[in-house]
Amino acid sequence: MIRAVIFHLDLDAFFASVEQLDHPEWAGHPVIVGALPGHRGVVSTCSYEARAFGVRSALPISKAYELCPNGIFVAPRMRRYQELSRQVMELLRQLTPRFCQMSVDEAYLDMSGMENLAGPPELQAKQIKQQIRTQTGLKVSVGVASSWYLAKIASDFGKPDGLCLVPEGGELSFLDALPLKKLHGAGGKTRQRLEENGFTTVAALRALSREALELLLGPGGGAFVWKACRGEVDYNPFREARSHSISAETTFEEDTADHEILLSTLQGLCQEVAFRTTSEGLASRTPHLKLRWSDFTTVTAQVTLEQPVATSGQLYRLAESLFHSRWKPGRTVRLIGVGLNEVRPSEKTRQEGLFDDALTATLGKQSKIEKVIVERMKRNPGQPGITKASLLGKDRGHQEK
DNA sequence: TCTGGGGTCCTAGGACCC
DNA sequence: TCTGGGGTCCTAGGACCC
Repeated sequence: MIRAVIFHLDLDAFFASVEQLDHPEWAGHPVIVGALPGHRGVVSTCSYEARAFGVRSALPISKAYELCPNGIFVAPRMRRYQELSRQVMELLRQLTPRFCQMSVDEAYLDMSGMENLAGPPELQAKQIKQQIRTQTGLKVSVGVASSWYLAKIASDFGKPDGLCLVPEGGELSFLDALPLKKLHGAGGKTRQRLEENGFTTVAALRALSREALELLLGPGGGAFVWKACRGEVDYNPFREARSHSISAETTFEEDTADHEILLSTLQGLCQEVAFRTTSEGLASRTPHLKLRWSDFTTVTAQVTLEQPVATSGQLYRLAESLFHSRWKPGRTVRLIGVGLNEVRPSEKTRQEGLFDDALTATLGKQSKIEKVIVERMKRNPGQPGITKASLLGKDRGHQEK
């Protein structure tokens, strides 16, 4: 049997690198992409020069500004990043049919059995890095290992511009050299729990029995960490997702308890979600609402309908009633969001009975109007929100009940 | 420091059915 | 009147990732 050779590629500080590419005068300077100082928000990506000041992804922008007041703060330009991302992904797609894009800046390649054709993995990886560099100007870090899980960890190991190969048989010693925070999938909460109990290295975790880990982290988390510290997470990016969701949310610049502002914001979000869903030919019968109060606690509400939501107007009416099931007059809201769960291709979801009463007939008509608008917008680039959903994976189709 | 927005996956409890 | 066990669906919330 051929040994699996998996590559994981991760574009370094992607958004910030694109900004430096497009603004050569920013090269060598701390560039911070995200919310702008004075606004609510966090750092999306920052250049390595900014990291030297302690700035990192997800840091509140106010804190980033404090750490790096002379940094170059810019708002994300997703369209531009997606354009460059497409170039890189197209290039990678040529290398093997076993290609899987994970996000705007990440992809897996299954290069098993390619050695005779393309040379040893290390050489292949160097060539890919060089090719991306030449054609786009971007730096990429590559991890090569015998599994998807370890390749992902390896690509992070040598960043930036890294190339890390986990040799066959060297999997455990590779893991032992890592701090706990590099164990992908075990995040802050899990790590805290482990460290509180005195486990600070991967090797220490491996000394624990599965039962002990399950006792500490619960059955799911324990089993995951038990596998992860052995490099045996049976992760496969080609596994099709069971369902999708499409959502939109917004955080107010200032918390608000104003009923009218909340509802008009909700209405805009409903239009956006309905537009993105319809334009992809998708539908869902499970709308959900999300509210985050000023104290950052979050509540959600959802409902499952007999038939898919047909129009943005219907989505809004449903979202409004979910909102009122959670709304506490006077309590200030930080964030409001709406979405659709279990989104599927609309032909499959749409049942025969949709048009069998006057109300749904009206909705059906309105839905047709929306589709016309969608088609016009597609022909008319410059409208927001079309490209993003194209990154969504394929749907598996729904189970018969 | 005061914490975005878009997602996926998992868990746990209740309703309901056989 | 009390009560089994398995399965599925639904809802709410939380961990985690980019």
